[in-house]
Amino acid sequence: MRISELSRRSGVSIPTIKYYLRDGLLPAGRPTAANQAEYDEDHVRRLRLIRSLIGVRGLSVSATKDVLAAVDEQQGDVHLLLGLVLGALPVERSGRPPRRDGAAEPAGAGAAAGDAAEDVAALTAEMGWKTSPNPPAAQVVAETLETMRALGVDYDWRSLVPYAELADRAARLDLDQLRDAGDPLQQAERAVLLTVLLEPALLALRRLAQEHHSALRFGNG
Amino acid sequence: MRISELSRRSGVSIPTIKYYLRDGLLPAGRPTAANQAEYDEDHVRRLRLIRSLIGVRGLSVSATKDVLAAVDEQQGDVHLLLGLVLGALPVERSGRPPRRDGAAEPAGAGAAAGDAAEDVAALTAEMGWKTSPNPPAAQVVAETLETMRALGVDYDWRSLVPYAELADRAARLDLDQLRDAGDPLQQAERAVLLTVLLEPALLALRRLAQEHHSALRFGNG
DNA sequence: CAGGAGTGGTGAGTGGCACTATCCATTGTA
DNA sequence: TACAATGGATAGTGCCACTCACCACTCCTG
Repeated sequence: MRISELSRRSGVSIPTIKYYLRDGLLPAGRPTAANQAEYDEDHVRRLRLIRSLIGVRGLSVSATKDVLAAVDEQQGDVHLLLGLVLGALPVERSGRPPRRDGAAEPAGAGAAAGDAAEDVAALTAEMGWKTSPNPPAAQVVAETLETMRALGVDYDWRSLVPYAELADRAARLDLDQLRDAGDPLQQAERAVLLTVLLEPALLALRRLAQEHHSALRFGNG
Repeated sequence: MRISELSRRSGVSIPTIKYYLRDGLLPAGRPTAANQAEYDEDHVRRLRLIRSLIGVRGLSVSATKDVLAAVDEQQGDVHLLLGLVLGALPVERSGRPPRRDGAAEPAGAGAAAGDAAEDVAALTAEMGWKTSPNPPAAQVVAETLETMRALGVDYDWRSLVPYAELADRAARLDLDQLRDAGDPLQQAERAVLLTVLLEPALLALRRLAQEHHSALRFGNG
């Protein structure tokens, strides 16, 4: 098929497809002439996957590119694939520059960062989690603890243990679903979907539950 | 204090503080002259809260403004506050324009959207969750289900029940921590922190657990 | 086999966002 | 009284995810 059919089938506009091609998100079609190329079903699948990662999950184009590269390169080894995918993901949203001016962090953030990192180490030890040396995710947790404390909330790693247990169960659920899949490429895609695409849905479920329990406890009408 | 001390105490540059003042994120100081105003501790606290929501959680400035407005207006009623806060939150990241061109959604998304919405209704019924009529969070779940199916993963609401149970427990943990707080303003702030700021940390915990369990199951070195 | 629609490739343009820089008259301060 | 600092305002910056315009070419219909 050619680009207009690819656009129709995927719901992505032609200029956007061209943009993804240019940026290396989508592999080029098989050229049939100087200005003609042939696309196939794989391109449609890939394009839908791209739109899901960017549109539903909100990944940046460059993070999406990294994730897709991991899918392509590590279709066989799920563990390696997940490592690459988790490494490619931004921790909050697309890379935010830490600080350009010389202003100090909220009074002693350096020391607090060290403390928080130790807290996270204690938490992962408590959970028995073995991870790569310095995962970005650990830094997110540390930063959150730090922020909580800077804002006057008395919070340490022990407060997070119950959440960590829930996270542990969620992760096991995730991996349980990676068993039955077809070819390696499809399994790799499924791994990405289950770990990456599910994230907003999980937060949304928590919000629904919060609304429900908040009504139970504090509701007055 | 004046703006330079506010900047030093909060770690936010003076131009940025001015920008927040202009945008209504930060209330104006008490004016003492035509070009002089007095800021206090509340401004420092508010500024740190703003930086946490924008910098750690990644909220947009306008979403942050809405959340802060909810905090200010509904300090007394936690349930009402949470409702406003959850309503003000973006579902994935800052508001993304749905679609500008006339291209169709990936073939039959309209019907799929209806199906997915019914799925979410079934899920919330199963969980016994009572929520407001059409919460944005429910739409996120529906959209995720829809996307999964469009990508060929066999996924329905039953697959989400175990996750919903985890979310239910997480929400109860959240609300348990809203008991002991000082004045209403501090309690409102804590509610925001526990629900909003914790989100990236919870996802990060899941990623750490995923890495651990992935190594257990698929690791080979 | 003419001619218009469609194609790929590329460079430049758009709009939104979160700041950031510059200016100004005025004011506190040494 | 010199001089840095202040508040307020306008304009500019950098980034990002597209989107537009143009071009030489090719396909396809009549």
